[in-house]
Amino acid sequence: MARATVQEVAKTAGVSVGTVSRVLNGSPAVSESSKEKVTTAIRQLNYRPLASARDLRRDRTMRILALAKNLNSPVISEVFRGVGDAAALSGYVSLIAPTSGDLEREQQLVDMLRNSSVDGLILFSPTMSDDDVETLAEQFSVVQVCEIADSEAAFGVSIDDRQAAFDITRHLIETGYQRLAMIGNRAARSGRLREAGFRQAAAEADLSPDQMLFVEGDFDFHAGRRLTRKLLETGPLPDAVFCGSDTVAAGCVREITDAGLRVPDDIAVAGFDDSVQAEMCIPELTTIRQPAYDMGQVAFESLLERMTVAGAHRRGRLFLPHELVVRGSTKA
Amino acid sequence: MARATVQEVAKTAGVSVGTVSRVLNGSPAVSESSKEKVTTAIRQLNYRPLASARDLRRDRTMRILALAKNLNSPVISEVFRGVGDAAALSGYVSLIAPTSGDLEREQQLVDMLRNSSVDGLILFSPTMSDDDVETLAEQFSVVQVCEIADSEAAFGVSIDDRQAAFDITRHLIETGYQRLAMIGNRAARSGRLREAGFRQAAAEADLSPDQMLFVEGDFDFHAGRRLTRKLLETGPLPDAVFCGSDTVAAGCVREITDAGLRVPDDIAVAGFDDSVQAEMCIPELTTIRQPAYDMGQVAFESLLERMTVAGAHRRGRLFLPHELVVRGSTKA
DNA sequence: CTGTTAGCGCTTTCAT
DNA sequence: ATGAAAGCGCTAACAG
Repeated sequence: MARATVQEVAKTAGVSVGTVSRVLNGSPAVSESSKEKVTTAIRQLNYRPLASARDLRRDRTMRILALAKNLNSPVISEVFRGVGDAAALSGYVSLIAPTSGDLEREQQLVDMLRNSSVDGLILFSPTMSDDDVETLAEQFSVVQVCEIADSEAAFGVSIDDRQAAFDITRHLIETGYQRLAMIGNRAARSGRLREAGFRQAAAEADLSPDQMLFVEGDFDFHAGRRLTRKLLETGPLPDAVFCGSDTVAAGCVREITDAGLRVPDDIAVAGFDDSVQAEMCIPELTTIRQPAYDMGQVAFESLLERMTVAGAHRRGRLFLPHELVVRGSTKA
Repeated sequence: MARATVQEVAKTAGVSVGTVSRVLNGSPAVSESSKEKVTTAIRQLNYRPLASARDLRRDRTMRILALAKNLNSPVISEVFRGVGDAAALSGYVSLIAPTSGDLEREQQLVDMLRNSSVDGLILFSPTMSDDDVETLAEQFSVVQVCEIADSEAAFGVSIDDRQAAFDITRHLIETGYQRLAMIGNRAARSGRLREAGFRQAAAEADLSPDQMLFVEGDFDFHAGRRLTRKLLETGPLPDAVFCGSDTVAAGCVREITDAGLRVPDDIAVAGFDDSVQAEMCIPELTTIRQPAYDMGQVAFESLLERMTVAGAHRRGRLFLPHELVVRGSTKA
């Protein structure tokens, strides 16, 4: 059975295509009897309006695209859950696509916005340049989330990473730790901001350079182990390590423990994100809670404004509050 | 600047729309000079073919949709990475959408297949009934992955969950464990199969019912802790616990450790999936490796066949090999 | 309230 | 090799 069209539904129902279309779109200007006939015909023919034809006429799709490098991070999946729920409330479908950090793949996906496969785009840490993002955001509806451009190339929603890192470092210092280390990630914008916050807190506490170690690499468990090993081997030993993510912190705790040292008695460890990893560690991690789900919701709502309000500003940023969560991986 | 159309490109290039279209689609029947003029005009006008118009004419989209309940599992994100890479190789874009276990949301997304927003669908544990999947698969290109219907409602790619659970349980028994417990999840099809494999291995080893405890619940860390606590409180104590996922096993190890018992000396623990969780545990988990990435690739290739080959069979299943990985959470 | 019709932007015959 | 024109399925403007 080939797919039915409005024409066939109209014929079956004994009305015109206009009436069918009106029923389809919930127009009030249809008699009860017509509506019923059309509804019956639709069911009978198992009819669905063809998306491409409808999109072509309406000049919108009611779909948005959310891009990220990968999906295996708790923060990303939670952000996108927020995006999806908010989108659904407004009748939009949100589609997700990982780029694998491949610029070509990213371009292909961004082209879905350019060719109107989707009405809007949410960008989580794009590979493309700020300039490209800016050009895109001038012409289309784009919102960045979590990893947002310093330059305000587009509209962005995030926590204040620098401040959050400052807060948790400050907490470590106030707790009495004096030889701090950080495991960071300069490849990510948020990573650089967290480093800045860490350094600022250390500087304000007048820590000398050798009281402030810094190593950096990827943000996964194995990198966390490797970088911690480097830290332990290099000496002098820090008494507290601030890690740029909970996953890295998990690797850090593991490596310290394996080296026969105790957390937090010999070395304290702090994470970032408050993902489930933080609770899986022994001891559980002191960390920064990111309101990931909320950020997703807010990101969609910002995008919606840009998609529907003519004069909506294309640039700017919105910071959501973060929260210090103190657990057993640092002393009280 | 409003978006350009083929018409405008044609006018700018001084050729007909037919020629523009031919250039766009790489038709060989275009002179070099025309091609150059068109290419120049396209760049000048920053032209992109409108997806909906193109899809309408071509009657295909070169996009597929991959559905899952959520994205926060290592297996799912790895499967979808495989899908995405394989799709890209064939010129398809793969879009991902979580349903949050909401049937209505799932219907809306499945409608993207019915209304030709996408050419094919990959289903990971749908909420809808086997009958609905079957009806869908008869009419459209659908492939299930990981959670596949016993009834062969559609074409499915997975490991043999029953066999894998049998293998790891058998390993525990051969290692010398005699009082087994399993933490399962009857809500998932794979969970029920793993339970069956566990019971079969236990039965073949003539374990008595009280040597074979079983509890079940969700497949997350906290559920793992809670169910393990139940196991420990209920007694008699098992000497080995097989968990239906690494995440649950992590919770299990944690709870056992917190109770002052040692893994594996007092109680051994085995997981399932060989996700990064397995390596994050102390001790690291004995588990079953699922070739998640490969399953994703194969799932896409199966889907591609169904989308492009007229007589492709709509039903059946394909099992990929699993592998027992022995680590410190069980004795050698 | 309903039917008729133009046309969204594109691809693809069919001529030439 | 190229242009002209039909038409994919739908919505919305217009006429009645």
